[in-house]
Amino acid sequence: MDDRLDVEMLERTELFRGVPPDVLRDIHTASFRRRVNAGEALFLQEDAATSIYVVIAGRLRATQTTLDGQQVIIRYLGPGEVAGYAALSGDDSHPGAVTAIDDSLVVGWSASAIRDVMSRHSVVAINAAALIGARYRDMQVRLRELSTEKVDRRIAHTLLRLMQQAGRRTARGVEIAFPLSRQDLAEMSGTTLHTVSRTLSAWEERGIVDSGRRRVIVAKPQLLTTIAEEQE
Amino acid sequence: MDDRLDVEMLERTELFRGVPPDVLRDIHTASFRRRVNAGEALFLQEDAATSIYVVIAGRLRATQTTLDGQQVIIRYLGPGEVAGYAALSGDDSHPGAVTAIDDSLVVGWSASAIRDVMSRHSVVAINAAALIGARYRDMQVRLRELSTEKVDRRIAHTLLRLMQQAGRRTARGVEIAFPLSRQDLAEMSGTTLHTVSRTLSAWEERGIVDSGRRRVIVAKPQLLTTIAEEQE
DNA sequence: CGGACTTTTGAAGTAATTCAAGGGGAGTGG
DNA sequence: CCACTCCCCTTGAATTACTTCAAAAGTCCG
Repeated sequence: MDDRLDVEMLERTELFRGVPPDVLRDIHTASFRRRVNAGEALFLQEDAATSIYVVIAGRLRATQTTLDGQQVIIRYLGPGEVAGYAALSGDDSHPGAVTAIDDSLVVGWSASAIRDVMSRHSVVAINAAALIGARYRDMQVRLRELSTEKVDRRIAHTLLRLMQQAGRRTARGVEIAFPLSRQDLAEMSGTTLHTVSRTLSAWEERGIVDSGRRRVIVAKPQLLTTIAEEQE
Repeated sequence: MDDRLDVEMLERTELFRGVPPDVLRDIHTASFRRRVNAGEALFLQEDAATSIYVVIAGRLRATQTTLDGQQVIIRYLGPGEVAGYAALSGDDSHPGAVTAIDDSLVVGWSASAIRDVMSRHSVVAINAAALIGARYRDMQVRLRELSTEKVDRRIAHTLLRLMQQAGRRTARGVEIAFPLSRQDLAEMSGTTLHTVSRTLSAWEERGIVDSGRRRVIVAKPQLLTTIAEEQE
């Protein structure tokens, strides 16, 4: 609708940061908009990577699912972030699925269009490398946590990461700004919802968190950090 | 020494694939060579990401270490591959260490030099995005395995990956082409050397593998695949 | 107010770690 | 060439952290 608004928005995304406005307008011309309702998939695992998207509004999450249906949450995506990086890095299919958890609006480009943009404007390609690099780094850290830490530390780390990414200060502490079930936390921490539930209950008693149905508030971030960091 | 040789070599690396020869010569001019002996570190975790390297010969490995000294092996690097991607993606420090496991030869560039190359030649930036993307994808898979699979399947997957990456056909089966201890396998599979030892012993009895001191030969890759894939 | 999710908590079970000890191979130095 | 030493590997036994199984209690929404 309001194209100027979209161009201004693009300017602030991780992929198009530092791109001159006139170029940005060209880039915007080649884009298409897409609305994704909560619960709807932007694309599925193994889908052909025909497009790449930038989130304008809303929230989505990237997951990987095993043959027998077990899921792992790779990450949550908010405004300004890229979904479907496979089209950026030249892979032909998406390694995971991306699903909206709130009603969302995304801007997309065909793989060939974005590849064209990248080769004509190296800033974009450099941004792409930077953004995938940041995710790769995150994954390395998570892999190390998963390999070496016990569950409660892993859950603590998961919560701390979520706080950083989507924390909202409230009177009772820092609230994770989107619905987050025990199951979700389990799929991010490599455990079961039961263990998450027990762990949160224990923390609740110590006043560290304040949680309910699909809702988590971290009341004492400091203590959570202590748990995340403690030796053995 | 023989510069022509190096340029030809660069042509075949993941980072400089598709770059015109004359540009490649320029790129080569800005590079420096470095020899790394087995056991020596190319760089350490948290080191400033001042340089980026391309492996010419030898083998190295990338690790992440926790405060209390536990290690995770991120990946092994062979000829043509990039070490120290942080300088590519604009991070200021290396998230992990890279150490030579055989005497190795690498070619390096300063972070500013490679950034200059990337902005002047978008192919290189695009290659960088592709290469980091491939690693990110690998990590997603490993994360999922670590979260959802039991140890023996994880060890099987690790071996299969190593076979693909560094397998050498021999009379007795496919041999992993570099020294690989139980501890190494444990650090790649998220378990302990004891569990790896027990698991390999069991497989040895079934004739699936043939292993010894820092040496693994997969005699029956098919059976290993079955184990890696089996439900539950 | 019904019904579908989500969460909680106990109890049983188990996979894998930890602890512990010993064995074997490869290289080194006498 | 043999003995010594350092790694690396193996294997049993004990322990435990976590999962699985099971049931019940909340909580939200239409």
